[in-house]
Amino acid sequence: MAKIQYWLIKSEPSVYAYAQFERDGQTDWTGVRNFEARNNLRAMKPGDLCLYYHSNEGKAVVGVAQVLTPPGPDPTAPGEDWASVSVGPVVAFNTPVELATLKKTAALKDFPLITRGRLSVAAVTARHFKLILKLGGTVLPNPPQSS
DNA sequence: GCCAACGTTGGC
DNA sequence: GCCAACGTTGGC
Repeated sequence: MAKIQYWLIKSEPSVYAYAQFERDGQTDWTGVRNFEARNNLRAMKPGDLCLYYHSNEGKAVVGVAQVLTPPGPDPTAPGEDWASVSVGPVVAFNTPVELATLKKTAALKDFPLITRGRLSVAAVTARHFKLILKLGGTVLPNPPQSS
């Protein structure tokens, strides 16, 4: 099996909060209108894990999502060259990891939220992913293979 | 192909 | 609600 990759995805809670995501059980991640973010979407594979960040309001990483499908066209922009994937909730953090905390953590100096504040879909290293999971007091229910 | 103008995002 | 940052667009 291909190695799992890690990502960061952002949503404004007033638009689509993690709690709603959990209620829905899965959702299509659509509406990305930035080339770099789109290319990141296209690099996703089923099984990849995403940190779920609440922007604007809350300003914290609040949970983990899993990519369910290979990337496809964005149905909200028919005929245009955008991308989307289906994602499902994995776990909500016990304690949301706030932006202020991320900023204070030296090991996260080059975490994309810090360096690329406006990028809505970004790649995350395994180290960063695991560290943030730990800061959130969270363990993955079904630890994905660690290879 | 450069770069100024514009629009949007998102922290504060 | 303001404004800085920055990606995108469009004129030249």
